Amino acid sequence: MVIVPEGKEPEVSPEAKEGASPGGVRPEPGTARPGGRTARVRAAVLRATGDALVEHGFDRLDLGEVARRAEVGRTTVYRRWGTPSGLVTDLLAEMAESSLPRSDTGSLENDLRANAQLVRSTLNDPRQGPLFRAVIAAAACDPRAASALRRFYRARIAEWAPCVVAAAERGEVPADTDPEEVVRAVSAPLYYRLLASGDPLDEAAAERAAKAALAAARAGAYRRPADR
Amino acid sequence: MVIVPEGKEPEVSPEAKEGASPGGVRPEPGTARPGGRTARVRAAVLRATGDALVEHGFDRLDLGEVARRAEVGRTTVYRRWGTPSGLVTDLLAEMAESSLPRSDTGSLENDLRANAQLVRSTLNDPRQGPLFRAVIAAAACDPRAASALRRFYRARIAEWAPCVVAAAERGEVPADTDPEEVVRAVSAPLYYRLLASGDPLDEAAAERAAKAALAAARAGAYRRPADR
DNA sequence: ACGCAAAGGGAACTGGAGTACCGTTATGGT
DNA sequence: ACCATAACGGTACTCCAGTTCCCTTTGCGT
Repeated sequence: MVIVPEGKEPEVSPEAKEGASPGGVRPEPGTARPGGRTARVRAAVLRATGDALVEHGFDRLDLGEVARRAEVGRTTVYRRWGTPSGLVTDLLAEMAESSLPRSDTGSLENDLRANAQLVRSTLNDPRQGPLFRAVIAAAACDPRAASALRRFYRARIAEWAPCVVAAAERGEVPADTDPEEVVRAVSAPLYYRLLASGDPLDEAAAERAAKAALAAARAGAYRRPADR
Repeated sequence: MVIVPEGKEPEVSPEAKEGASPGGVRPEPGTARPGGRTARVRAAVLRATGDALVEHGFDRLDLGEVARRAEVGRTTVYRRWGTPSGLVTDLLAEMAESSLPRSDTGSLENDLRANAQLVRSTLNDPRQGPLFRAVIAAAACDPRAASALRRFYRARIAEWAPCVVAAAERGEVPADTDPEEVVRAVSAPLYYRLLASGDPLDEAAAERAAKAALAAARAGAYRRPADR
């Protein structure tokens, strides 16, 4: 994952933690002055969060340790992020910014294979693998993290969907194929292995995932419903 | 999930938390006298664990609360299970016992559709859905929970694999098709929706999953490699 | 039945997670 | 350049999760 060093990305979640404080809609800290120090603190904290997630996993994520690693006041971390889920949610918002460029080989089969191998090598990466596991664990616990994760994958999928659109134009798959569904179909079995079955994520598994998605797409399994 | 009321299933994990206690290999509590009270306590605690997971999710699982709900001493829960992950690991061991009967309609398409609908309705169930999310979160955090989850899915998949074997014998799919891979292919996109994409798990999604797995299987995407 | 030891449970203790308070720094608008 | 205040950060406090200690209950072998 690419850490954006500065940048003024939108802050964590628009809706604050609901407070019955009358009339006062306390704006999330970090929104009014997102520049300079605030941005530096955020970058350091998110980097430390990633490191801690990789080392201990989501359930052992300790805000105090994050503060120490980020060389930032403990109070700051509690105030701005509050909980482990809060940290992960913000980390996911940042991760959604970075996007890996898709390949474009001119054949759907090769594009899907490239995508499958990219997912595979990401999940096998000694840093990214544990990080993704942790992030998914967080999303399975906290609804805010879940919607942040959803946004992240939406961006990733949208990046690759054009491959399928082009393939449909070339006639490789039915014209009314849902492009995003095809891309998701490539990832799904690999994530299933990572999280549920525990089978190894080898190259053969990736090839299989791509091949299966392609075959199903050709057979029309991902055609859009007749749209009422 | 069916709660087995008594029964002498093997206890949590064989290897204890490594202790440097010289010579003394402390056997896990609950192994020497698995009957009577011990079993009752376990049943009550696991039921309470499930309830708590459904209500708050894995990250808010509190051992003290579990003890209270199970009407069991707090000390007991800490001694026998120690951590949230420990509880979930044992819960998964119990869940692996219960198995839902597969259908057998005589056509692979209908069998896979039945399986997909079963998975869908399980994940949509107001109790099972949150429970599965929580259990997967735990498995993404703790290696012991992960291997317990793997065992759970291995049992589930093995239950349904015969459908594919029979279909191969009938010639519906290539003879060297890996039956378990086909069954996993049905589940994978549904779990992907639950955890990553967040798209609704409706009947159309289940039908699509079954249809895609069938098409890919027919096309030979799940054939076993030539076996060296 | 009997008794030993395994498992459970009550109560007191403690370290650290999370919070409150308030002084300090430095951002962003004028 | 100036300053109102957003955001940071140190310190002290609180409270409860997790542990320890020890007594009670009860499973299970004989």
